Amino acid sequence: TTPPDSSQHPLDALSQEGVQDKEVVGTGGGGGGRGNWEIMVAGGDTAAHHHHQIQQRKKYKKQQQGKTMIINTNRKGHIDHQQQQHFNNDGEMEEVEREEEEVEEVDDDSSGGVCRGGERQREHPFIVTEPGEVARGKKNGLDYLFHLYEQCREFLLQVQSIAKERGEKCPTKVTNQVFRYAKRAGATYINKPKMRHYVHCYALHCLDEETSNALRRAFKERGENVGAWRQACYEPLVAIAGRLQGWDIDAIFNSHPRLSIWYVPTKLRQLCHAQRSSSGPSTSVSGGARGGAGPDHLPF
Amino acid sequence: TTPPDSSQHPLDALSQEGVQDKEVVGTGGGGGGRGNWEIMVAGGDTAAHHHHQIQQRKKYKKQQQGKTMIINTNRKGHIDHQQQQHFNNDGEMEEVEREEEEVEEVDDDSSGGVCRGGERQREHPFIVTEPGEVARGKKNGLDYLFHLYEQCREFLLQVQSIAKERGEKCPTKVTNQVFRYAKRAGATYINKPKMRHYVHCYALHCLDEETSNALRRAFKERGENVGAWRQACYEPLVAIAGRLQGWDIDAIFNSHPRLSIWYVPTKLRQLCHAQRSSSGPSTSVSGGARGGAGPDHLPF
DNA sequence: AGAAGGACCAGTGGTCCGTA
DNA sequence: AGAAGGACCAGTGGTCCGTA
Repeated sequence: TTPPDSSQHPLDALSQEGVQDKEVVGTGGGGGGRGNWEIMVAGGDTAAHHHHQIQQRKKYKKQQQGKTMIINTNRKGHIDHQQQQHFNNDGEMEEVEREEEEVEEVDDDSSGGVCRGGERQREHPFIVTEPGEVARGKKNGLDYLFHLYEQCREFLLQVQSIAKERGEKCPTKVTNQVFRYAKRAGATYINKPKMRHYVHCYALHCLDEETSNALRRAFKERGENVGAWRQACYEPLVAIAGRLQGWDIDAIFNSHPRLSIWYVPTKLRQLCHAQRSSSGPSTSVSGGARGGAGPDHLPF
Repeated sequence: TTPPDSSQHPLDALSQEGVQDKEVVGTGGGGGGRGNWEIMVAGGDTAAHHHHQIQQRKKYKKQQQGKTMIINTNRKGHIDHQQQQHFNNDGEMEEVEREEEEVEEVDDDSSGGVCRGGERQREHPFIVTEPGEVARGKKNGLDYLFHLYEQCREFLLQVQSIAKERGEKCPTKVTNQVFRYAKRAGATYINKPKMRHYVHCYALHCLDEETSNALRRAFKERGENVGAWRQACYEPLVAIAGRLQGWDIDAIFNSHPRLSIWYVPTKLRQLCHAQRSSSGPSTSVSGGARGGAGPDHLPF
């Protein structure tokens, strides 16, 4: 809604990336900010925050790593056409005008900030924390992890309202478009692989917070790492799906308003399928006391 | 559900196409057949039908414009990599085993049959017919067109039931996967560009058959061609969307069980958006006597 | 070793345009 | 000219694997 401001964009050779995007952050409040996580999240290099600093646009597709040599060094040896394009018109560094409009930056603070003048740091790794516990040291806790899912939801809501305004297709899920939007809005700590990686953990948190909390406490106490906790989240979820919907995990996701915007992870789907098969076709899938399947009203 | 039977597949150099597919036609009846269209559809080269003849698998990707030369003779001069692969192992014509299972062929007859020993013919073009009228000559009528949409729906239902059986992602729309499945089932006369082209005509037929029928009669009488009729289908649809849902065409599509499986055509969406904008934001979009927007119960 | 995320890739939605 | 559909292409879902 505000006009584009290309002065904010570093004119590196890769800034053409994103030209095809058209989304804008609406000025609407409430969405996208980190909320109080700027304080809660531990381990941030708080000395180095840059308000309204547009996120670094590095190569996003195509590696072009200066690593070694001639022609290229991509992970799989690609030639980068975009860059070639840039240097074609000898020297004239054709200033590509960005089509996107200015994005209202989230209040970017603390954890995962930008090293002064350097590359953006990776986010600190997660550790298993109890509910309410703030991670100390260069770590992030699980409340923060779940908070990221809420943020994504807010970004989706913004993308949806913009799409409706413009009469365009309206995503119902957290898609690539939403991740791109989040990044443009300055939430550079949100990315697709991370969010997809922990979806089922968030699902358990949504569907049965008691069980989720108990699991966190148990795994923290045992000193397990995040990977182990993550693995352990599958089982109670499968049990819930079996109990409530005859192992129809899609029905479970769709029945919950905060979960329905996330794609069901492949592995979770497979586990539910395997469990349904192995527990005999009559248990709940289309028979039994409660019948399982069907669009029943779940407690959400 | 039946085992693969590669003996049915002509071992031409192109039969590898589709190896990555995994869907199968369930033996379930009711789906996919042409129904009585084998009789109703006019213009078929009925002399030349081949039951259980697998559709021709030609190259599907890569242009490789041969404009000029040597190397090959495909329609667009492609170099067919699959073909290369086939002749690599000098002579041994490596019999590529198909991963797909046998597909229960639709009863393929009449219109758009196969010229004896030649290329598959294009379908006959549509002409504007009244409801119940059968096109004569090498033409197809509009009842047949709408019948194709019903067939696609049946193919989708089959794909869905297979996906559920296997615990895989289950499409809610007529996707590429469904078109591929239809083709493999022998419904070679179904293809994506055609179905997408006439979706809004089918939508009008679903949503207001009276209006749709009247339009067909009027355009037939005036001797208009299919293109003109197709264009004319937009307007009454937009009117319906405005009246019932404040120009929210997605809501309209989703509210109808046979329509909800089709993507809203871009142009229709744009027309609805334009209409909403130009008719003043207060007319029905969020005010007025009936309020328009919202998940109200439509008559479907 | 454990974890974060850039980059890749097969298959998608959408439709153009060479074809009949 | 009017129409059918093979083929293309930008951007997707999904996740691997080089990186820190």
